[in-house]
Amino acid sequence: MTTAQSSFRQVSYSVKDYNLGMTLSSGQAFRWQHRRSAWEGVIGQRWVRLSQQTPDADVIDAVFLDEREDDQWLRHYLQIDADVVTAIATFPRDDVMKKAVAACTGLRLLRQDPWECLASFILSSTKQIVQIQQIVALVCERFGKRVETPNDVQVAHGFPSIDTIARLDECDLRACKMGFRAPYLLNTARLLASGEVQLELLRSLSCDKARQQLMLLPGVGRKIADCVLLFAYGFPEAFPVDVWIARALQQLYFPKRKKTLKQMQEFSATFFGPHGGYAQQYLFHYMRIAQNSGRTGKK
DNA sequence: CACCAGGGTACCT
DNA sequence: AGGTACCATGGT
Repeated sequence: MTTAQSSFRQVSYSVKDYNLGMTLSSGQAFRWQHRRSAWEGVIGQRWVRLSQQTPDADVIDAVFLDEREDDQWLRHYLQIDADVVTAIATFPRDDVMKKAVAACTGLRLLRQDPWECLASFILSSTKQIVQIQQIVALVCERFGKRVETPNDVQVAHGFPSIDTIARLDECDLRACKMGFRAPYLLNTARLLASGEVQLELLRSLSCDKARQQLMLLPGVGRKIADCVLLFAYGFPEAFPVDVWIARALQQLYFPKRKKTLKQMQEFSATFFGPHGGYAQQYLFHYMRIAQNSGRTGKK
C-alpha cells in the first residue's frame, strides 16, 4: 500500500436487544474474526473493528478507516435501526419459539452485499461454518483487493468482484479448497458478468420474483436463494430451510410423521408469519446452541 | 475411521 | 413428481 493513511473514525451506536458477538458469529456472514475482545472484518472495501462491552450492553463501538464523514453504510450493515421487538411479536406463540427467542436474545439479521452473500452461500453447501469461513478467507486473500488497515500492521482484503471471479480459471478456485463448488461460483460469476441476471435489479422485485432470478444461477437452489433474499435483500419472509432447520421442524413440529423438504418449506412459508426469516434465524441458532452444549456436556 | 457439514444437480423410478 | 447418488474437503 503506497496510498496515504486515511483517518480513523470512531462511532458509537446506541442499541437495545443487540448481541453483537452472537450476530456476527451466527453463520449469516463469514468474514468476522474475534480478536482482542473485538470483532474485525471487512465490509465492502472498508476494514472495521466492532466491540461491545457485554452481550447485553446498550452500546456498540466501531472503528474504521475512511476519509468521509458518513457512517450510513455501517448503520445499514448492522441494521442498527431495525425493530426486532415488532418482528418477534409476530412469531407463533408456541413453546418452541419462546425457547428459541429466550436462548438467542439480541440475535439480529445483518444487511449484506448481495454478491458477497450470494458467493459465500454458493460456497456453503454441505460445509461447516468454520470451513466456509476458511474458504471465503482464502478467496479474499488470493483474489480480493487489499484494503487499508490501521498502520497496515495486518493484512485485509475485500471480497473479489464479480468480474475478478469471472476471469479466473476453475483450478484457481479449486485451489481455495472449495471442491465441486468451484464451477458453480465461476459460472454464476460469468452469468452475472454477462448481465443476464442483474443483482441490483432484484431489489425492486417481489420476494418470489427475486427468488426465481437467483435460482437461474448455477449452484443456487431454493435454500441458497432464500439466504440471499434474507441476509442481503432483507426480504423478511424468506425462510431458508437447511439441514438444521429441517431437523428442528421435524423434531419440534412433526415428531410423528416424516415430512419432505418441500412440505417443510410450505409449512414455514405461512406458519412463522410475515417475519419468518427472523424466526428462522432464531431457530437455527437455538439448535446450534443446544447441540454445542450437549456435545461439550455443559448445562 | 466413520459420519456429517447453513445443497444442488443429474438421473433414476 | 418424488427419491437418490454424487460432487470435494475438513471437522469432530
